[in-house]
Amino acid sequence: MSNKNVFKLQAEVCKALAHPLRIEIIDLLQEKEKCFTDILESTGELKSNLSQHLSIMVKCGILQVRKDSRCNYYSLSSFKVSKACSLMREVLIDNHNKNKKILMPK
Amino acid sequence: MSNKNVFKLQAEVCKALAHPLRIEIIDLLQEKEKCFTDILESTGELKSNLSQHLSIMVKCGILQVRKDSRCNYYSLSSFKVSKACSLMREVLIDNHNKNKKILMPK
DNA sequence: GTAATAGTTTATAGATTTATAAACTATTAA
DNA sequence: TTAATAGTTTATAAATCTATAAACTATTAC
Repeated sequence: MSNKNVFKLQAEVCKALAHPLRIEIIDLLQEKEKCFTDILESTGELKSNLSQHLSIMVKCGILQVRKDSRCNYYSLSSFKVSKACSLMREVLIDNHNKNKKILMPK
Repeated sequence: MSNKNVFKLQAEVCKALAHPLRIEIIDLLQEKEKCFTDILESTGELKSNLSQHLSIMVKCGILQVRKDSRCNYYSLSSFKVSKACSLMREVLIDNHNKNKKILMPK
């Protein structure tokens, strides 16, 4: 596979993380799987909107679904996803601190 | 800061990674800073397009610029950015292998 | 001063993403 | 069988993103 193709696929994984609700969902699923209705209640979204966002995340492979007859359970497909997210949160916090230092030195 | 606000800021960092060219740029800057013209040559983009993408990355804090009189040098603001990227590349590869296994078991 | 180099900025058309609403499907419970 | 629960799918308008082109700015070299 060419480099350009790898970059494209990798960008697609990033894109699946590039939305506040989707970050929130990853945060919610940190510890253990949760069913659709629980996620719906935690996030306070419209069910159709939530369903679409979950489907984006499943399609790109960062979430997994387990369906039983009464509920759909969503979980992170890998701890790496949540690790990558934490790193990006750290980048965010580092930048915030850096800016604070520039704006109010000492 | 509320959780929802953190999620939003974090999604903005992810969004800055969510483009093939921007992933390629991060890849290029892995080892050391590079000047605009070098990045232009490596990527083969239009200069106006490249300039816009670099500006997005600087604005959200994942890249830094150092300007001398003849050239603008871009570098990663933190190793964490590149680490997050590697993790996402791993997620991608893991998924790819998982799918292969499903399509052609054993 | 003039031309060349090294970019940035602005405008814009087309593509993609997003939120909402409405319709739909599948299972469970009465 | 009917109603309720648990979602998914589809349509669509608005917002955002992207690539390109053209104009612009700043520095260097002659």
